[in-house]
Amino acid sequence: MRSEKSTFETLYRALNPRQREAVDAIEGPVIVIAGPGTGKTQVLTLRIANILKRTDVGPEGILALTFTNSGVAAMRARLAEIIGSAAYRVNIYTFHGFANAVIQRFPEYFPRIIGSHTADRIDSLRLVERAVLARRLKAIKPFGNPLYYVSSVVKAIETLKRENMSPSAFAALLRTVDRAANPKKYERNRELALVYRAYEEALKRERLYDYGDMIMELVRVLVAERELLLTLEEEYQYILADEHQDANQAQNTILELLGSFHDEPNLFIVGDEKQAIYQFQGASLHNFLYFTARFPNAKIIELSENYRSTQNILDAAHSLALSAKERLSHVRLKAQKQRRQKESVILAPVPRSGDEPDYVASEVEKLIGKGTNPGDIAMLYRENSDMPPFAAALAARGIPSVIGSETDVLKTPALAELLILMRGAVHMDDDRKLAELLCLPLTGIPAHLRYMLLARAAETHMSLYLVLARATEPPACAFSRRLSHLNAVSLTRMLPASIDFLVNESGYREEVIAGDDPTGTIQKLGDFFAEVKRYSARHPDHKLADFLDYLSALETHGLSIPERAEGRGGVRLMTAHGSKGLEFDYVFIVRAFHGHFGGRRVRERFDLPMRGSALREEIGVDDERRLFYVALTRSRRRVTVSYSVSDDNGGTLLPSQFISEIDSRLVKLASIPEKKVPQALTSVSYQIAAPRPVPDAEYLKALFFERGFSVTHLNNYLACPWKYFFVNLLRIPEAKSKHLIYGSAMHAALKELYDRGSRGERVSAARIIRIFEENIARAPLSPLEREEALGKGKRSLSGYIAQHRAGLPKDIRIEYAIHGVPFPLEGESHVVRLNGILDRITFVSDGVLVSDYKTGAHKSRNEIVGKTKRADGNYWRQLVFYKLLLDEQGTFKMREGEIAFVEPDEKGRYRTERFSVTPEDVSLLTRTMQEVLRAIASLSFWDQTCSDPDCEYCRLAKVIKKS
DNA sequence: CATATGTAGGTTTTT
DNA sequence: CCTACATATG
Ligand SMILES: Nc1ncnc2c1ncn2[C@@H]1O[C@H](COP(=O)(O)OP(=O)(O)OP(=O)(O)O)[C@@H](O)[C@H]1O
Ligand SMILES: [Mg+2]
Repeated sequence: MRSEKSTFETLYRALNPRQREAVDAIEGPVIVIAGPGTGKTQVLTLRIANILKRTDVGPEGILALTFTNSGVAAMRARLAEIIGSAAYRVNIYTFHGFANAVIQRFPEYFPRIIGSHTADRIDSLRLVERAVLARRLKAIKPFGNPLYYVSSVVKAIETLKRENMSPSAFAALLRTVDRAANPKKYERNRELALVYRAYEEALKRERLYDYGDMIMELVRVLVAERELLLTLEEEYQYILADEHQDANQAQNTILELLGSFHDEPNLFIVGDEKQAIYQFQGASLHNFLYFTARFPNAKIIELSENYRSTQNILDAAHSLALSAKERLSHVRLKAQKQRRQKESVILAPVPRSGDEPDYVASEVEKLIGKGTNPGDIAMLYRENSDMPPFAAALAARGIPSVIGSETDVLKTPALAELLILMRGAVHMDDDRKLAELLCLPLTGIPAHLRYMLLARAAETHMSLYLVLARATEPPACAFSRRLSHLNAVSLTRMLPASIDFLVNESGYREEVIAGDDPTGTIQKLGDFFAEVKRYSARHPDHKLADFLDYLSALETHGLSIPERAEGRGGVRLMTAHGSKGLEFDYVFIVRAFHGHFGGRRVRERFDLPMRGSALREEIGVDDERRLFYVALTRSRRRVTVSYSVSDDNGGTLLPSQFISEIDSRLVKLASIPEKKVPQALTSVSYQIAAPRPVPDAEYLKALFFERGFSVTHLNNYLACPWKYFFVNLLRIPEAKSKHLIYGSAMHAALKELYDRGSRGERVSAARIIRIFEENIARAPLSPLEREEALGKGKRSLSGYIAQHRAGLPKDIRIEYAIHGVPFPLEGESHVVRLNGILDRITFVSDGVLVSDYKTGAHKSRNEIVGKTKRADGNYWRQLVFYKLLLDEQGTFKMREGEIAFVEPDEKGRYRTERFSVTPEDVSLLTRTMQEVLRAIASLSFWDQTCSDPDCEYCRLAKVIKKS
């Protein structure tokens, strides 16, 4: 109860006349449209306090709505500063939260929803996924990646629901569209309509309702049920909405309905059109026009005194806003007198890519050194994936940070291990999952025994589980018994009990406690258990296996279990979107380069027929500019906009277009010191450079020389040393993919084709296709998968045969195998044995042509040889490797090599790219191989990882390195 | 100037 | 796997 009144009084007295007018205008509709930092949120919260003070309405009678959760939190925090604990009894909600609260309180009005749970994003994705997999679709179900469109479908359905368009309405609308105009687009929309219908049915069946339903149903019911509307209307005497520029039409309607019994409802709407940044999400730019038209007598208040920023920042933002195409009112805001310092907008082009995070962190360090509180500094970026290097750079300097972007607890090593443990315990009959489990130290299985068990399984073609069960080595027997127990528990007990057992009775807990960072890990485990609890509350009858499916779904759709943000007081890292409504002394807008922040390409996979698409491009730029505007205006004292001048590959980057739209007289260029290699980093890498001895190195080395080496091994090693280690050296079982099955069936058919051709027999397309079909028929595929594989394969094959049957070569060898070609290793007494199987060799004058079939989509010549950015050069390396084999073997001279694509290109042609491979190419490859093979023989890759931070093999490597 | 081919890149948010 | 843009080719 301390100084509530006086806080209010102090703040109230500080208000300027226009602000005071807004706070005092308690009755009737009021609209405040004003720029950033003019005190809109301040006025809104003070107005709530004023209502409580001047009327006998209690906190429960006030409803404050905003768009984001963080908006709710910020509003409540500010209110609590003014009125103390009563702030927690004021109804402050997001629109979704409010809809949900009404639905929970008055379920009888919501028969569609009664007894249902909310569907979160992952539920929607899984339902759509199931609908797609179960249906015969073409346009939105590519063979190579049938789930490719799933997330776009969910997005499109969200849009449709926002526009209040049911599946049948959408289907009807589609019938009015001319298919011929764009058949592809049309087909995608047609299949979208089918999936949309299936999705809605699935939602009902599973008793779920999604975000769209919350709003849609509330609107529908408020329109139909006057009784409920009356109840709510009586309950909420005062309605306030902050950041209203981001509301969409349905949310507008909710506000309007709640005030509909009065001509002049007590409706207080606050916002700034220049800060509208959620148009992509359906926000309408005309919210304020709409309300001013709806309530012609509304008091309209504009504010132009800014209490946040320096004049420089305000002028910079103002000049930026003037570049917008659309005509919003652009008032030049006035800063407070004491806030006129110069040099508050700084441009920092960092010369080298990769140096930007460290540069920004060093600037942050300087500020903190001068006494700035880290919590008053923010780094704003365009997308969540920009964050990690900046967080790392701060951490490297020991600067605390609070990360607004979600980080995934499952990615942390200890949780990744728990995942392996759970998967192995539940699916011990799955060789791959069991193999990963065997890599965990808690199994008590020493390294050499683990390698031997894997080798035994690969040689005998027995399941790994059987190999383990029959093993006579004591540690294997002991673990085998424990595993059976873990398995039985995980299959029978309920989810929380299973996980509890696995954590506490498997040795996992002891490992966490003995591990590197027990406190941190235990906190992340806590977040994980919270998710388990949430899940089992919703699916009380689910077992661990179901939960694992759920986790896999999260993984495939790139979603995460968020980590609770660590305490307060650190430098704040968040997306520009997330910064809306907040303020900081120092703001760093990072990665502000063209094509990233501004100049982004928009790609919409579904072009829905309804909204007009004429001005979309322009709108995109303006939307993005407003986002930049929001980011700029978060700053009280100084904003630094940084970008790097070159990208990772040395290409030049241009600054964001918005930088040049700022009046250049207001921008100061930072002088960036030439980067010196930081002392700390060098000493760290010295520490890394002292490798620990690799356990069972001799065994692994022997295994390597025995195994031999192929071009697949080489390509895998170059992609990731650990991939080679697990897949090719240890032969950890891999799930056979649809692609592998398809590819080998195709190869079998082509073998038949060329065999017949070489014998001069008549080629019957039907017969070749039958070979393919027989291979597919035998393979473990679901009925629908089989049908799809057959359809695609038949089409490809018949086209291929038609194009090639005239010129089938006579003098050939099919699947020409070369084994055991010796390759001496420098500095080693042993030789490595090289192997390879050549799809086809064709005898030409004085030598052979080597051909390799590829079932995937065709690649350009540059992509094959590895000259493009994304290319791995695998195909090219394959051809050179074959030349090396043939040269060493000495039987045939390789004239040329070719890559033959078995899928037609978009024009229906089957492309073959032919190359001549020179002796220089071979000697280049030989040098690479010397390096690679020596690295393998000496296991010097042991402390390396590949460039993919999510690499499954590197993750597994971390696990085995612990034991 | 029209068409073909090659290449890079692929959000932001709401319970 | 799709699409927009840049570059090459007729
Ligand atoms: N009359 C005033 N005197 C002193 N400080 C004020 C006054 N009005 C607002 N402020 C302060 O100015 C800052 C910006 O206010 P506020 O966040 O309410 O602005 P806003 O209009 O909501 O901005 P945004 O559009 O970014 O959400 C806050 O720190 C607030 O406390
Ligand atoms: Mg605000």
